[in-house]
Amino acid sequence: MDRRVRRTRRMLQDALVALIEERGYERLTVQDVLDRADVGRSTFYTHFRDKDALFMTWFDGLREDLRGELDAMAVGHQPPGTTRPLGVIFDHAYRNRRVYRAVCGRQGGNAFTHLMQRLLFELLHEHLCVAGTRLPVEIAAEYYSGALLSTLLWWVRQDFPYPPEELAAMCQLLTSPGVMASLTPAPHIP
Amino acid sequence: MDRRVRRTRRMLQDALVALIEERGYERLTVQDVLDRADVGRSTFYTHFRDKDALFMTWFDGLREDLRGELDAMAVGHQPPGTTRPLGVIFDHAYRNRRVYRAVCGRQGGNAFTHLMQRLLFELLHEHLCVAGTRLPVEIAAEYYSGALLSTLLWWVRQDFPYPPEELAAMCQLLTSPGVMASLTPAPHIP
DNA sequence: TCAATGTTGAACATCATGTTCGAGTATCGT
DNA sequence: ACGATACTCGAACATGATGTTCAACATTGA
Repeated sequence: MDRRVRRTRRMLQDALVALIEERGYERLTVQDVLDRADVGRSTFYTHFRDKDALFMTWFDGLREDLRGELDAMAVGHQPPGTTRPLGVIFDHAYRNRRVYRAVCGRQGGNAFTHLMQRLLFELLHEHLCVAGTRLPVEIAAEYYSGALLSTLLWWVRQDFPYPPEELAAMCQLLTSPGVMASLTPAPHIP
Repeated sequence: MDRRVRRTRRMLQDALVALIEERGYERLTVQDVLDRADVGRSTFYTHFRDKDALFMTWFDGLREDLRGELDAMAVGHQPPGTTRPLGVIFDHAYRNRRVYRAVCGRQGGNAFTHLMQRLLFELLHEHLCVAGTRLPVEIAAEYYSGALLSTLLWWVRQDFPYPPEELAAMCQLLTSPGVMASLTPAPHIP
């Protein structure tokens, strides 16, 4: 890929995130991003359809980053009953505080929310598929991804009032009994 | 309150919901609502700041409706371990299918999502306060409201693939073990 | 009936979006 | 190092939504 293309996209993504932090996603015009990135208007539209499209490509980077950390952890077989996978997620958020604050905060708008929930959903879906549950995997994954997302957003918006491991432990406490219950091979739902 | 005011507001709310169903919340202009409601432009702005403000007042109606049903249920003391409070919520959504479809569906935009989560959060917060939990009530309420919202949205968007009682039962299965665990008076979180 | 209050529509300023195009400029393969 | 290629620029433009204003008109409630 052409160096100029890489450069342009990078500048636009950086400008976007910086501006989200300052002014919030919703109250942000394409022109603002252009000015900050010092990129021509027409150039923007040769790369992205709109603000949302730009944000998505940025999110792809975050997604890959997080996935990488999860995969890295997967090789070191974690003992069951540990908070590892959750820990990795909350850790990731904590280490990238600045960015998460910008993007999750009230400022962040809904762009992030949807993408993040989809990501969590996928992770959980895989995880639950191998486990197998008593009720439709879709539902369980939807349920837990919503729960995690919501907790994560709260945590970030409150400016990380607990250390990540502790948050992970709390979620674990709320989550695993339900998973256990839905795992036990028992009669169908009434 | 003046009859004309009531009439105007009502027409605007009705037009809004009808149009959400047809075109989706985001792709909807104030002018569209005006045309449908047959209300003058300047009139709109004497009542509402913008589209979101109009939507909020509509949501207030829905909220009161739901709250009413929950209160009505509360007097008939439900036996513990039943799906009642959840059942009422899913029932409410099912009976008002058309509206929920419009407002939760992909069409609905995020306006509904936030308001609904806040509502669920409040309900759960009250509920958990009397119960008392081992971990911060805020967190538990955030966690469960996210989980419920997510499940509800999924259910509506899939066009109600299960009967409401069944959905309630599934949520109950996923929820109550976690609540139980967080209720037992046990050592603090590590 | 009448004073108060609500509604109207058209005009207006403002602002963001997304497209176009010719001229300039950096990049990559050779 | 060179030239074809691909990228960038900026200014201009059409479009369309927003929110405000005002004077004339209509409905209400007492």
